[in-house]
Amino acid sequence: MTRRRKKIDVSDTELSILEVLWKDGPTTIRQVMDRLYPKSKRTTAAYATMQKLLDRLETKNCVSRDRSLFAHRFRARVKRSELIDQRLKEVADKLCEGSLTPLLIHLAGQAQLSEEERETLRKMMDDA
Amino acid sequence: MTRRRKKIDVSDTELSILEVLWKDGPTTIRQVMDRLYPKSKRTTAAYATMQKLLDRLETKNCVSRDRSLFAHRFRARVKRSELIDQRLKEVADKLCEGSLTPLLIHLAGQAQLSEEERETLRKMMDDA
DNA sequence: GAACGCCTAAGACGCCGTGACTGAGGAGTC
DNA sequence: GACTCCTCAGTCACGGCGTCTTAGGCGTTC
Repeated sequence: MTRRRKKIDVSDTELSILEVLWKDGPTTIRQVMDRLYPKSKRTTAAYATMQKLLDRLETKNCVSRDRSLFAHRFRARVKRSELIDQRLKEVADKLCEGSLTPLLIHLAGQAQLSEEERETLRKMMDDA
Repeated sequence: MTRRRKKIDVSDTELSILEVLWKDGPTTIRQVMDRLYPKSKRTTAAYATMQKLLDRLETKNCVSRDRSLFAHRFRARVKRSELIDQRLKEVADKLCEGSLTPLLIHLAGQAQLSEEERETLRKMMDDA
């Protein structure tokens, strides 16, 4: 029962921040706050929480910080697709001996696909 | 009334236990121990740890316990495919607005597929 | 029947990720 | 100088997880 080495993961709250950064581009802490919690009062505490969350995202290399301005600008450093990738690999590693194929088969039976999507996939099967 | 299964949160260690149960069927704590850590000494502590892990798996409804024998027999109550399902949905919910389709497209471009698998998928695209 | 091994059951402990919060101090504006 | 908004460095509480201790039941062996 050896302890597992820690892996870089993004919590749900952190993810919601990334959503803002993906959408809005370079953003200050205040702006993220107003975007995520427009109704809440502008307390120091809430602000500091956001600060801490962004700090942690920075140490996880998920976010970069432009310190040239008084209020730092944050921007996402990971793409959504990278996160998807990482999480799918994680599922594959833990439940399918690392192979993505079972996931693919699994999804093919479940996802509701339009005719266009079906066609796209057929093509993808033919290429490669 | 469609009853929705609660979110199953299974840690890596718990997952390794499920692997044993999936493979071996009804199993005692001792047997799981010997299967997972054949080299380790049979200390009381290690045994109790396994006990606790199985306890928690039981409260999570991932495992059922046959108490009719002196040494209880445990068996898996979730299938691997259910876990895969759940985790994929989770990724979809958090990163793709709940849609499985992006995951499918994503995987189709990444997974290394044999010709048979490709054919299987082609058929799946045609049916349904 | 005492000793020993294997089992159940219940609780406690430490680590750590996470979100919430405090306080000191710098920069800008009035 | 007072005020506001910011940075930065901590602290705190809570929960999940793996670990471990302790108490006691059952069965076998000497």
